[in-house]
Amino acid sequence: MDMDPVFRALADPSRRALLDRLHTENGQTLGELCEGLTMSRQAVSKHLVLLEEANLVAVVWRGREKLHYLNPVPIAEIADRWIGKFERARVKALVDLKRELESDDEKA
Amino acid sequence: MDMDPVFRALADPSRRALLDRLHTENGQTLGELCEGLTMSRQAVSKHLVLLEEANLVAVVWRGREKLHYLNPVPIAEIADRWIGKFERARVKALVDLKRELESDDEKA
DNA sequence: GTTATAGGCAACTGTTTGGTTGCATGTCAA
DNA sequence: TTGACATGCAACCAAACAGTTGCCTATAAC
Repeated sequence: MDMDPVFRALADPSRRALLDRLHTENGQTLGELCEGLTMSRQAVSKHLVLLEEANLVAVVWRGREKLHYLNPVPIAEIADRWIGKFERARVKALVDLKRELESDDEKA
Repeated sequence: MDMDPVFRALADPSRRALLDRLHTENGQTLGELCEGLTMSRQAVSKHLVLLEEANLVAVVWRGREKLHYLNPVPIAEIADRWIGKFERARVKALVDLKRELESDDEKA
């Protein structure tokens, strides 16, 4: 699985807001997702396309309505496979930095 | 804490690669981080600035050398405060989608 | 059938971004 | 002190991006 589209999709605040909206109420139509937003329907639609391509949103057509469903799996995979690696390094990094600063002090 | 700079910094593959390099070996200089890369030193330097601004990298000057240290804390915070929310919704979302698809079948 | 509704497609625009190059500055070493 | 080394600053460029507008298609409702 390529995580790059996921990272890129998550980089935009508008798209994260859309995920938040779906998190609050799943299965909304494009029109519903546009309500209360300042940008045009087209802008929202484009954002949703990127979210779909990142597999963060799944769609189901019902007649002329397109229902959008949050798919948290890619987010979970990022947490598992990518963030976990750095989380494990957390304490180590702080220790490294502390040691480096101390060796600086010795030189001063 | 504003997570937006973190998300934006993580959106670029080159910057994630730099974090990987620091994860492998912490406290590298700009010159060291440039080794083996195709892009110019300036390009790497700019990426590092963004990583610093996102607080993902901490720097320590030692003479004319700038040592770069990975700071995994913002990544951990994203995992805790943002991803956790969606992770909790994971099963719920799948159930929602399944129910919706089934109600579609009934209509067909 | 006609009309309103939900959404898609394509062209265009201003801004951001990732990258380059050239030059300037500060630090170590001979 | 002179030169080499490590980095920063500024201007510039092409491509990507977020957003708009106008028009087209398909479904639902009357």
